[in-house]
Amino acid sequence: MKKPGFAGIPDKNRPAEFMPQSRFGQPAGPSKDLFKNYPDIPRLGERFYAGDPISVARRLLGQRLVRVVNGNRLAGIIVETEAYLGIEDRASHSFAGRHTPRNSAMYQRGGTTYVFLNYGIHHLVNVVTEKTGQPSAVLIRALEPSEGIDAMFQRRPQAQTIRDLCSGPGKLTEALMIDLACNGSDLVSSPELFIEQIRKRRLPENSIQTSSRIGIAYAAEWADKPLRFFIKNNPHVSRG
DNA sequence: CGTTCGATTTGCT
DNA sequence: GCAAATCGAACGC
Repeated sequence: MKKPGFAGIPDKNRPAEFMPQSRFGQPAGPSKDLFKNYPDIPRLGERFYAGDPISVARRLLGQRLVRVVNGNRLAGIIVETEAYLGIEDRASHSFAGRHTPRNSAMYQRGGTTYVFLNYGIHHLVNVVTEKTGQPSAVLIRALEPSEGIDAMFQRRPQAQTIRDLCSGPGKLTEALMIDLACNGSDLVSSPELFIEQIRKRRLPENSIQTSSRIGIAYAAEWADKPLRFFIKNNPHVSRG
């Protein structure tokens, strides 16, 4: 079976800018590993998503988000996340027990997908955590693109480099064609959207950086909590 | 039922 | 660096 080239360009002809990146931001160079088909890579399962949102947010870093459209894989390594804690968290859509049609997916079992439309323009994708009825989630904020790069550039014509493809929560949903149709789907069993466990151990503590969450200044004392997690020095983290 | 405003991105000043 | 885009949820009257 023939291996797809990186963005359709043979390794030897590829500009350095379009070389695949390692998880830690260094150029990885030509790598079969990145482009192999992974039929046997296990997904993260129910047990994983049942964890609390902070530990899920940390352990999601370095794993691979996969979207399948018409049998084609669009995928990237998760490099940035934010935890939204639940009814006590002023910045969470479930704050104060709000349970509306929009956020009802947050009340489903951990492993459910929660997608919503933000600013009337951008879809944002979350992973629901904990058990049914416990409305916590992890926002996926940035990916390091690894498969389906051609299609991602088509979806995001403004993008000049691979870095522009998925370095923000609205960008990555556009690149991966994630919209409200994915809301409420099950990451554990859906053939169209899931997360592959490509590393068994969580990233070492010293490669993860934290900060306050983005765009929630209104959330009073919750605005400053270190609930944003990202891979240190990774160029695909948002705001670049 | 009307108003306000957002878990953002982009393009222009 | 700043404001527009754009729509539906949330909330107040």
